[in-house]
Amino acid sequence: MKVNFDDLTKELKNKNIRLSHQRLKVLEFITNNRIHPTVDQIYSELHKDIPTLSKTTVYNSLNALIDVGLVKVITIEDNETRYDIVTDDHGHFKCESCGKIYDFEINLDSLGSKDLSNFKINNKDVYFKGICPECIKQ
Amino acid sequence: MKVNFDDLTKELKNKNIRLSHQRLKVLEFITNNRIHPTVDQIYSELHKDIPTLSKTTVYNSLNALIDVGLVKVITIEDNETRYDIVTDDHGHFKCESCGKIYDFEINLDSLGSKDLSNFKINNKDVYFKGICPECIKQ
DNA sequence: TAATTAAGTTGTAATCATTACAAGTTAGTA
DNA sequence: TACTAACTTGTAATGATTACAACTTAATTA
Repeated sequence: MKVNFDDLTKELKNKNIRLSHQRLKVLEFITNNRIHPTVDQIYSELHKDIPTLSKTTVYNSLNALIDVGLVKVITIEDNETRYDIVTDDHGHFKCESCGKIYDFEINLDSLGSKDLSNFKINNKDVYFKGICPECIKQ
Repeated sequence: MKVNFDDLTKELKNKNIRLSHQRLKVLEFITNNRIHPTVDQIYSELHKDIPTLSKTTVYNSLNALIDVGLVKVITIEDNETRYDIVTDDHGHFKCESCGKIYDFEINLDSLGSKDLSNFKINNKDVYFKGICPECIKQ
């Protein structure tokens, strides 16, 4: 899922979505901090730079970015919504000990099932859980 | 992930968990209605049989059943928690049009990544989204 | 069988994440 | 420069889940 900037601009026009200062900052944070942050993490960090920032704006910005396909939701855990920049295919591994989420390479194209031959698949998510090497050491 | 009843009984003893009437009813409902129900669906249906049932009990029962490994949470959507009986490996497909969740066969054992060679994997979830054949027809 | 005791159920209240809304602000466009 | 639609912000509302305390159930022991 690579981003094409022509398509993106068109998509933004189509949906009458502006890439405002706040939205760009949210996008920048998610892009530069590949930690699959929660809303609170994003808010806390950006609030330092933009003191007037409200949490509602973080929610709005994220939803706008999701609408245009730049960001996606990670629902690996049912009680904490996390966000990730849309990049090439990868799965998510959550360590049940330290809580950290790792990306791992996986070929989603090859992932299918005969049961879905008549289904239109728009999206594939792969979530693993377990213990990460750091936590195994201890 | 087949259920072994000896192990189950031992597990129940270990954790001091009783398979009470309400819990059995919740387990029975999830087993007999493979619709990946929400808490509200379970509550509404069982409430007809058990008028005194409270929603808290449904939550408690589900969490107890999750503890002993009979039930698992499906977090395919970030705003609706669903529950599924633990059976053989399968993925979940959610139709973005009608909202229905389908099971599909998938070999999770063969699903891995070189990036996870030093990780201990306890759990694998595969979530797809798209349009189901019923909705494509329309 | 009766008494004991720990686990389970229930209803209410509290909590927490997310959304709705209205007033003020910003930024494209004529 | 003025207009207009989109955006931001703070507060209030909503809704799902959990905490808690009183009561009930059921397994265990005498």
